[in-house]
Amino acid sequence: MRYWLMKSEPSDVSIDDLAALPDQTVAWYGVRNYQARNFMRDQMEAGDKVLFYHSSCAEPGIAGLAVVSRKAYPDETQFDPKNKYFDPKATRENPRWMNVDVKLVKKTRLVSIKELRSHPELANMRILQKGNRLSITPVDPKEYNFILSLL
DNA sequence: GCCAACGTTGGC
DNA sequence: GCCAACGTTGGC
Repeated sequence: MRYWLMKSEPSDVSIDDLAALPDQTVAWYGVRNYQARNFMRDQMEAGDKVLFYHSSCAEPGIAGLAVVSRKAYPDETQFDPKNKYFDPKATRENPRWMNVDVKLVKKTRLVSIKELRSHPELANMRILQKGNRLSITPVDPKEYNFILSLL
């Protein structure tokens, strides 16, 4: 079992949006970065634990806990010409993009990026490194447990 | 809105 | 296969 941090823009899917969805589950559509796709496709298993992170917003930070509830399968949005994530090079026979399903465990207090930076125990987190843009990153079990202890 | 960092594209 | 140009990300 692995641990992950997954970024979502709350203007797209916030922790409250997730809580309101059927089965409190969302297909993690729209990932168009190969590294992040490969994490989903090659490493994520149902049961993996997820830190749900709000990015590109007024208060960036960890907003909740979630779990991978279904392993990777083709991202439907790549096939829909009207969708902003449409990819003309993707076909049903040869899908390019995958997503997992993510299910809410619980909404937590918001642990801001500023607070995360204040803890030396978390200094190596991918999300805190300069220039990091990857929307899905592995999290060390020690870091995950440390964050749990903050909640 | 700025801008550094990074990924992707495409001409050669 | 190089690499300049371009587009995107995301905190500030």
